[in-house]
Amino acid sequence: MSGDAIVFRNVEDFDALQIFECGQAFRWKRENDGSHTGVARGRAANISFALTNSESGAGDVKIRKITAAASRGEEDGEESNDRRFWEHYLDLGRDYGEIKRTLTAEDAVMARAVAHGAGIRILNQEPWEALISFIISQNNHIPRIMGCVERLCAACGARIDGGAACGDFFAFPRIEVLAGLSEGDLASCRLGYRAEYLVKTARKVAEAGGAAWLETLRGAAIDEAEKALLSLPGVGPKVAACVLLFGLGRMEAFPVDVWMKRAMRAFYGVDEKDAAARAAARFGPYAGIAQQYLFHYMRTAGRAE
DNA sequence: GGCCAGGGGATTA
DNA sequence: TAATCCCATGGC
Repeated sequence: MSGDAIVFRNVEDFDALQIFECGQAFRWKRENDGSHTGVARGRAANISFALTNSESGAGDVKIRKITAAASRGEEDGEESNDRRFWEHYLDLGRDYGEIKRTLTAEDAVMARAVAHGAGIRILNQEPWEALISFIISQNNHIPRIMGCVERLCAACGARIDGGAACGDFFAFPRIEVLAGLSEGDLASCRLGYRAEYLVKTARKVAEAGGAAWLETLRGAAIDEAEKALLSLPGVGPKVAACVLLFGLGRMEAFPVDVWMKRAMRAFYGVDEKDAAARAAARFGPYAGIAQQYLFHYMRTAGRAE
């Protein structure tokens, strides 16, 4: 295993548990030391956070790359490319402090939710991975979603050699690979009725232009992007919103699930059919981030932390 | 628009 | 152990 590490110093608003285990991404596993190991865009890594300023909550984020020495590229610039990749993936360029101040102004509920989930960040995941992951997530819960995604990657993804000490990791399966499969080929992944959605969606995305087509949705009008996603089998309003938020960087997207219906009713007295519209009106361009604070708060409030 | 299948593990009773 | 729930969608 390579010992190469990338460090980001004095990062604020960063809580590994809240970021990696809140249900926005499904490939990060907690280690005994509190760090997280996983794969993003074909890069296997271990990410840890060490507090350096207990007053501000700032600390150092350390990315330890997991790559067999033999397969490590040596080209110039790889280090800075990787650094840029992780900085973007972890959304370190965004000022969450400012967003929190905006969201909590004149909103006591949000103030409590933000205090509860002060270290939440939205990861910038690959659109394709987000699309497939959230199709799998439907009517499902996080531990099982993680198992499904892991089995899918092991069955259909490219092997990443982690070296003898780490074993192997797998990249997320490519669009063309899933598009070439039949539903039965995914039986070992135990996806249930979702297997059919995966294969059909993969074929449709491949025909539309693959990853490049998904990327075009980044800059499209939000309702156009949503409409395009809704045309894919297994994608409804909830999954589409998750892909927009977690895969396409659209912070205004507000996924409404069982928990968010409960939260909007309990906290704001809003009927579930009005949840999305009310959230858009109330939280505007940061509705998606507000959703994460509310989601985390609804699921953990009352429990000791 | 309301109802229900579909798969299966986790959680709760 | 049994019942219920789960970051929903599609089809009738």
